[in-house]
Amino acid sequence: MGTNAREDIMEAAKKAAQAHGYGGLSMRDLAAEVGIKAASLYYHFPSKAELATAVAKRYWEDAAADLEKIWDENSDPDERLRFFPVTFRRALENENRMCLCSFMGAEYDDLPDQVKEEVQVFADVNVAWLKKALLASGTVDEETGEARAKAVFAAVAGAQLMARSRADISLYDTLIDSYRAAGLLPA
Amino acid sequence: MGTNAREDIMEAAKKAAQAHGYGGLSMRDLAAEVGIKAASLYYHFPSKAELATAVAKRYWEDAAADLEKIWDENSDPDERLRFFPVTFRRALENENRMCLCSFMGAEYDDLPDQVKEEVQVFADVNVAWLKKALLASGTVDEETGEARAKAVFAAVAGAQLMARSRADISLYDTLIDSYRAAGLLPA
DNA sequence: ACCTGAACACCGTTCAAGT
DNA sequence: ACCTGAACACCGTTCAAGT
Repeated sequence: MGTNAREDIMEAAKKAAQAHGYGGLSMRDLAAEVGIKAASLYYHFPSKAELATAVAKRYWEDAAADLEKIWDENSDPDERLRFFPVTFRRALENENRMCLCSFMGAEYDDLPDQVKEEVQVFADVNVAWLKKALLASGTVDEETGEARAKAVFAAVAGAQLMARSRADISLYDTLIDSYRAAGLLPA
Repeated sequence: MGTNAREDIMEAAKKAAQAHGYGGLSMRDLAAEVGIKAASLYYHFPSKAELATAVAKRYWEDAAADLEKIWDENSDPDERLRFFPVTFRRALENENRMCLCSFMGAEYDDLPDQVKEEVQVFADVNVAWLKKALLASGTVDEETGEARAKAVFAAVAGAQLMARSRADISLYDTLIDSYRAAGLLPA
């Protein structure tokens, strides 16, 4: 598609992994998508594991950048938190895809170690941002902030998973609203 | 292992699918686990799809029975709700496995239709029980009960997913505690 | 009734060979 | 520098054949 094969491969691999996971990511299909032969992929990436590592790494880097943007563009603490679920909604909007790292979290047993690490960093990045935002909003105190940040992350990931399993994005919205009504997130 | 091959196959398939998903369920490995050849599996089940359908169906039937038991053995509404996360904890206790239907929910795009249906019934059964329990406990009113039941289900599934992705069962407990502290579940 | 070996079209991966 | 065809050991599945 683009002019940079390595870039095209990573982009196509990201989309495929968000729909089919690491195990379901087919090197042959991926190559066809990019317009080269499967063997050619191995010129750009030494293995499927290395490709997935690069993709997962950039996935959390992009997520970190998005979160920074939300932070900088909003000064009201509750407003920042209101935007968090939007980033997870975007995957569903994109042909019912899901978070790469949630899918790969499920595939834990079959994941190469380096991929596992990048997947965990994604969660770390999100939890750190949430903790910062929750503390700033006064939703939690210093002592419970970490646990609450993890809880919000897990709950939002769970909402995305459930909505995907029904291909129903309105269910995602219902779930997030219900989290707010229950007090997990500021209303 | 047992005396009933069909039973052994379903049990082994359930455990494998809880660890590797539908896509990661290998008919050859499964056959080896049961002590027969891969081709022999097709005497008992016409296809991988049919096997997975049977497994997923019994999975929600067993879950429904477990939930009924919790209901009958406890009369205090909050006490019943306190037991709900225990059923999802059990999978993690069992060698860091996860809910068959959460894993298959992620695999939505690659799931045969019949399997998809059974996966959805699992969620339906859990949500129906939760709604009943939440209404009985007075946590919610008739109007918000359905959404709240779905929210609890999604959040607990998300907690299990996050804990699995770190192979850390204490993280699961932390998350459930935090849900309670936030007000999603009765403390 | 229950199981099997051999075959089919797939898969990720390797590698020597092409331009 | 970038790509490829052919081969390897895998996979789910089929089927004719065994007991």
